[in-house]
Amino acid sequence: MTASISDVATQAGVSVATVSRALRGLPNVAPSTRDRVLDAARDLDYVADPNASRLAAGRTRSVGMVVPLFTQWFFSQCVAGAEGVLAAGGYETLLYNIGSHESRRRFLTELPFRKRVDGIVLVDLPVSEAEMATLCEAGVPIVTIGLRTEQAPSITIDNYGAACTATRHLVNLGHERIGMISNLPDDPRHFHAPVDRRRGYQDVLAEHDLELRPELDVPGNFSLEGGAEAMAQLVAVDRPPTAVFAQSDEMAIGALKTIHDAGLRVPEDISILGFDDHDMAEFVGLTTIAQPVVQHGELAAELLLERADRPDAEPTHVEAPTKLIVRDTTAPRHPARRDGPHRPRRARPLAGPPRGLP
Amino acid sequence: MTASISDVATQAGVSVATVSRALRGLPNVAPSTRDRVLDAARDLDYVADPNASRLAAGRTRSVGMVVPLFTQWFFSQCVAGAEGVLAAGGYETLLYNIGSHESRRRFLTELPFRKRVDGIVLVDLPVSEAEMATLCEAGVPIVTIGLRTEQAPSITIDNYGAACTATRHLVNLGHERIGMISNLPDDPRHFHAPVDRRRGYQDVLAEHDLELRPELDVPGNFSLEGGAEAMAQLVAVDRPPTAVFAQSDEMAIGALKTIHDAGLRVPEDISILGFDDHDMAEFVGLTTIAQPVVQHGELAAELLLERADRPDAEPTHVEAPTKLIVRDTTAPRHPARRDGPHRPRRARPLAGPPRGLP
DNA sequence: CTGAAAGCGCTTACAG
DNA sequence: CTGAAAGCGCTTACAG
Repeated sequence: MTASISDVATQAGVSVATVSRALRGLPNVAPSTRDRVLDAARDLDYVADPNASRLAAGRTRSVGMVVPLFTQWFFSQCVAGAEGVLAAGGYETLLYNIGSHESRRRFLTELPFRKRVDGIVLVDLPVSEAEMATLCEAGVPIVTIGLRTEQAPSITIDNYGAACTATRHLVNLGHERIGMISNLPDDPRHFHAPVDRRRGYQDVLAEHDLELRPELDVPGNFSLEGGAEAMAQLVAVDRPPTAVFAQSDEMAIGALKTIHDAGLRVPEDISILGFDDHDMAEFVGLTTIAQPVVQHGELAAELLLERADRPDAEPTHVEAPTKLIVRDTTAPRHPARRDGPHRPRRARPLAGPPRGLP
Repeated sequence: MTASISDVATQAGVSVATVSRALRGLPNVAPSTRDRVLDAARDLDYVADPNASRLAAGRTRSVGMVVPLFTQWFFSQCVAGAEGVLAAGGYETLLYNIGSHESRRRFLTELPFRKRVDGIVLVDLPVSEAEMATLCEAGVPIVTIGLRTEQAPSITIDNYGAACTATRHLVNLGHERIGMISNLPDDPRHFHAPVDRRRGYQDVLAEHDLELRPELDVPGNFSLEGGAEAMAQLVAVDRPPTAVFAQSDEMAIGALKTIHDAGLRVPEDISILGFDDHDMAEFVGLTTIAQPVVQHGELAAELLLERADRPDAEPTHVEAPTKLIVRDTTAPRHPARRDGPHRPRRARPLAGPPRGLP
């Protein structure tokens, strides 16, 4: 069988206590003793059983990443960022994928992370005050991404401000009929981001005395398919929008497909603006609001590790920056009719123009 | 403090052994006793400490997913697939992200998963025979994705055959100068997929007496950026290719950007064919070889769970299917000059054609 | 069907 | 600097 601590102790001629101390690099071990222990451990190919260590020490040296939808770009980036700093700090990363309504409910009631991890980071998990209180009662340090509460450190962005910036960009290009693709209205989960972004969008329209038309605010479910379907609705509307602010790049890219399928052109006929700066955004020329997602994850992990040391400190809240990145999917309305200094950029076509048959 | 098993035992008026049995649903517990235990556990909000359970039982009920690059689409899909069936089977999912050379080395020498998980799945981890042997010696059941060995069950695809299909598609469209975008030639890791795909590509060219030009086989590093750079090389070559087979969709999409930036059109000037059927592929109209990546992960998890029961059974090897999906980025060479029944499809442009200034 | 007890493999005061 | 011993919170023969 695999060697245990007492095998190492025997071989090194010391007690298990000394082995434990030597192997963990604790002070108060004579250098010569330490060497002997290290040798023995190497000889026997020994590794400590983490479960025994955890049981005895009361710490697990692992943290849980709680994400609603693991396959989405945003979440995988967050997790990757966190995993990096956690691994560097000697922590394992556990995955709690709670996409389904059922798994979310079970997570919230059974609190499966109790006694199992030293901390959790909630990535864009929409929880009510009451639910957050329950989670906190589990006694496990928490950090949230995309949600700010009194109870735990958090990393957020200024969704309202970013949405204002996005919408203003479109308004400044001369657009007056501006649509939005957002979340499902009846989503039982209450994400904050879509709500705040909607407010920004609406406020900027109001600010410019632009008509607020409910039929231009359509749900896209934050997916490629959802974005495509949402755009189909927008295109079919009476007096359709000349610009659309999609609340995620994935929805924006879905929308681009619909626009093309409908025989329309971006940005000549319609401008599209996304959110996130997805890896793909640059490659499809998408104008978007960038946010440093990997860094969200890194920061969350750092805050969590920090919190392990000072659990009673005032929660730190950090607001990460966002930035408008103008690429090729937004342009002035009716660019061909303008003759000002501004020349429209053209979105990068995947293919050239159709050519007449010879 | 949080309740332990003896608290529950006291409250229910039974021994801890009985609590343990009742809570785990073991037989040989009187229904009335079980009820009393369940009540007590609920009252006390009790959950078993997994570390204690693991130490006593010798099983961890968790498995490790070992991936080279967590943020890449392929791997996140695999992990998501596996996580789903593992969670359903009562297993936790641990992440081993070993992208860097250093972390890979440490993984292979320290075998950090020992005593920590009941099994690991190696996702596209290129390991030598010797390394695989080392891993097996750790005594932890293994399943591999994308690599077939004698030692462990595996899930692979027919990379050679798929590459033949891809290349033949281009040949059949009349292309004679066909490029390839693949892995870095000096990558110290020896992935099998790029090698097998290259063979398929080369064999089909040879089969059709098409010239094999080394300068048309360029490295793309399986990333968007790499694909873009590779395409830049191909475009600059003397007698450039009229079609390119990129070994991943991400590289293909990177290539599309370069083509556009160079003022060329897809598929009129050049055809592009990818590999994977990335979520985005449909949305950029990319012709590609599809493989069921999420299912790879699911299958791997199933094989692993199975193997836990029958560790000495002959390893099962499954070859997952692949399928050519023709979309808009491939077309006959010089389509305008043909007048057969085949009308070229046009790649979906993100924007319409440039129009002359008014 | 149930309990007493050993044991899983560590860590950590405590004493020296 | 080192060791003996208790203890972490479970599970599992074994006995009844």
